[in-house]
Amino acid sequence: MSKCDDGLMHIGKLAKEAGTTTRTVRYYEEMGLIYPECRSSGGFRCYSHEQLTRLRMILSLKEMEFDLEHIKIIIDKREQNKTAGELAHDILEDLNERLREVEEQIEHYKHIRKTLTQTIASICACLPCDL
Amino acid sequence: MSKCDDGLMHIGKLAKEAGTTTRTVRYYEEMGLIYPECRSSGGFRCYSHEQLTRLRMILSLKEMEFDLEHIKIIIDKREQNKTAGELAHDILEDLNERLREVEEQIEHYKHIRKTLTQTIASICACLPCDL
DNA sequence: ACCCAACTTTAACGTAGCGTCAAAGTTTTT
DNA sequence: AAAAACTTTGACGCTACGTTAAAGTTGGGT
Repeated sequence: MSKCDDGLMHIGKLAKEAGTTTRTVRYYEEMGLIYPECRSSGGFRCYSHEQLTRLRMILSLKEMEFDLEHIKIIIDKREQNKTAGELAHDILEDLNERLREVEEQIEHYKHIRKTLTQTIASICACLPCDL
Repeated sequence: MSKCDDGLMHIGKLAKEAGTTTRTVRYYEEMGLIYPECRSSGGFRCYSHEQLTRLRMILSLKEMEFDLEHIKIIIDKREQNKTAGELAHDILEDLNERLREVEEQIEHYKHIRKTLTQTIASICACLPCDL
């Protein structure tokens, strides 16, 4: 029988279940994104399934490349007294803004691609034979 | 008559001409990318037009988002004993590799865009009315 | 010759998001 | 009880500079 029973898990299991590392979980805690439900008598962090769900949400947002500060703002909204409609509306705004940023990134890299292909072309043009 | 004559310039002018900052120039020196031709009696860095050209090259490569370590490798090749053909060939390889990376970035952000639009769509679908 | 503004010097901390030790303690397995 | 496996806090490392800070230099005007 573990000291961390009742479906509670230590940080290693939590991280593995969510597909990340213990270092990341601790860093998120440092940033105020997630906390253990309790500590074992020896000081180990114990997490419930709720925290796992929360961690997975954070990681989903990170896949969309929100920065942690922004992720904190977004998930904090869930804890605030809002109606489902308000919440959905707020989050839609965040997602749409991020969408615009991502589209800018795409354009940005397309611009770089253009510069690169032009540079490559002009160097090729200077080459005497076709090496 | 300045102590830094003969078309030599101090770091501020160099940076401004190249469209960057003195901090950046000093950092590049720290990284081994560029050095002043000499120092004034008081210790000021003095640069010639050659260095300006070199700095502009570095900045061009940075626009293509090569990292500094890679830029160092590329511009160091120019100082090595290579024929023009070899040099062009080598640089073309670097540019092509970077081009592939940039195309990966484009795909990467397109993937994120897809995730975002899908998430947005599914949230919209859950909304009762059209707020 | 002296002053002052504008410039430069080195040094050092701060940024984001962890990775990667290290040394010491805890939990679990044998 | 010993050993293996896990966890703890703490701290430095990474990229490419931005941003002070304190002190020295330069160049021009008077």
